[in-house]
Amino acid sequence: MSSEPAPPTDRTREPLSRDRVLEAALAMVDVDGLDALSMRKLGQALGVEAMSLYNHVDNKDDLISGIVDRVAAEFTLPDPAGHWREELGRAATSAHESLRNHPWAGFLMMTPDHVGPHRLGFMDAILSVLASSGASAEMVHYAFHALDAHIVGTSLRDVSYTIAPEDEAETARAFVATLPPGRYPHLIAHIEWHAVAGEAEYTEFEFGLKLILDAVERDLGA
Amino acid sequence: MSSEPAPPTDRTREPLSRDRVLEAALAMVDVDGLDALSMRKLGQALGVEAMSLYNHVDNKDDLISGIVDRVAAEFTLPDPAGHWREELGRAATSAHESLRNHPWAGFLMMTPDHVGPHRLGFMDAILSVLASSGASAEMVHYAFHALDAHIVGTSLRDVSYTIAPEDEAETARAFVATLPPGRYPHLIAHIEWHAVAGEAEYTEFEFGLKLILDAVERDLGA
DNA sequence: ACTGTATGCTTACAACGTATACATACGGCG
DNA sequence: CGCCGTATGTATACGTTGTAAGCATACAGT
Repeated sequence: MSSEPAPPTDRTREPLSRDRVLEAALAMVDVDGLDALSMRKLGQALGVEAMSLYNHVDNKDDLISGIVDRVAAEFTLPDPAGHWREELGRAATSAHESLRNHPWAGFLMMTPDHVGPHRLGFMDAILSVLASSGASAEMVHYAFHALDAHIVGTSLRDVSYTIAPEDEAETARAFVATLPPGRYPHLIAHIEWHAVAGEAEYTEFEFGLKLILDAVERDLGA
Repeated sequence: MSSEPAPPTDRTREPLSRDRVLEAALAMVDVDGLDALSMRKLGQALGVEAMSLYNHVDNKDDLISGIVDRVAAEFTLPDPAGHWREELGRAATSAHESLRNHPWAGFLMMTPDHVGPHRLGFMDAILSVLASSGASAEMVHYAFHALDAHIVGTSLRDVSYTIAPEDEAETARAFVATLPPGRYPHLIAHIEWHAVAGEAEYTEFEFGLKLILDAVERDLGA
């Protein structure tokens, strides 16, 4: 009656599964970047030949869709019972943080090729809370798009340009040194601001988020 | 004394040059997308072997940097003599339009690997006009980042999800049909809104742009 | 006229995604 | 118990990619 799957002859390794493949792929990409993900290397990491992966994944694109949606699954959903503004802020911030933790993911989320169920669920939840705020249908629409673009856009920027805080001053100086002197004075001033004002009151993400949520709030009276 | 370059034996084809290579690459990418760009195909388009391109371009990455900066060169710079708000709006809108015309470019602009002189010049000009508005240094900083993320973020979204207006209703219906019924009610409502409200008063881009410029304007009194 | 330098071509290699064909080992059936 | 279809993993192979190395040619400056 042992109705369990029964390990396929215990002496051999545990079998592959879509989950195991995605997990390994995610780990690989988080460590070495998206370009380092190849079917052969992934197979190697799992102790298996590359072609074996195709038993659990349609192709590389499907694999990528899988790991992208795993990141989307991390996003904390807004609680429909809570206050709309708090909940939207929490959800957006959580998504932003996840995208910072998986620097490769934002890129893929920008394309319509990799929308999975978790991603759709997140969108739906955001829209739901926005609608429950009492704002006009127009405002719900625009705020949704603004939020979405802001989350992904800012995350991509952050991920690309963020460096370890202790290296910030030095890296900035090094970059400025590569520029033709005197040609981009305002840009250089901006970079130096970054180096100096290391600890800012708001992050750039919070600034934009506040703009959007304020706009929604102003709309409530209308 | 004919100090001109003198066509290198007229009977042979005109020689390659970095400009010609970049031009051909840009055309190729605009038509067939970034993935269709390969050194061999590009050589073929120029009537030349792939390896010949390396005489004018360091490697594929350098080639890509080159075409990205060509797009950045299209951005209309804000006029420091004009009114800051008009000029920023014009410049941002121009950049947004260029990125829509070259759907592949936004992606590349998100990474720090492909910043060329025109891109830097655009950034510098934006900062210059922002500073001239009289806003506080903090506001200049935040508004700059918000603008940058908004331009690129929104363009990427637009490029990925925009479809020919006449197909919009149909495409939307087709997409909705692929979703498990009843699971994403708000998302479906949102998509239907898109199909119905084809011609909106503002674009999503203009909505976000206004939010940012309004914030700058409010800061002027402070 | 001679010579270095710039340009282009040929060949070659390693890595990639994946189609195809095969081997094995399982669960359900008689 | 034995058979067999299905699920899983492997081996081999093809076409495409970026680009390193070596060679040919044709120019510009002496």
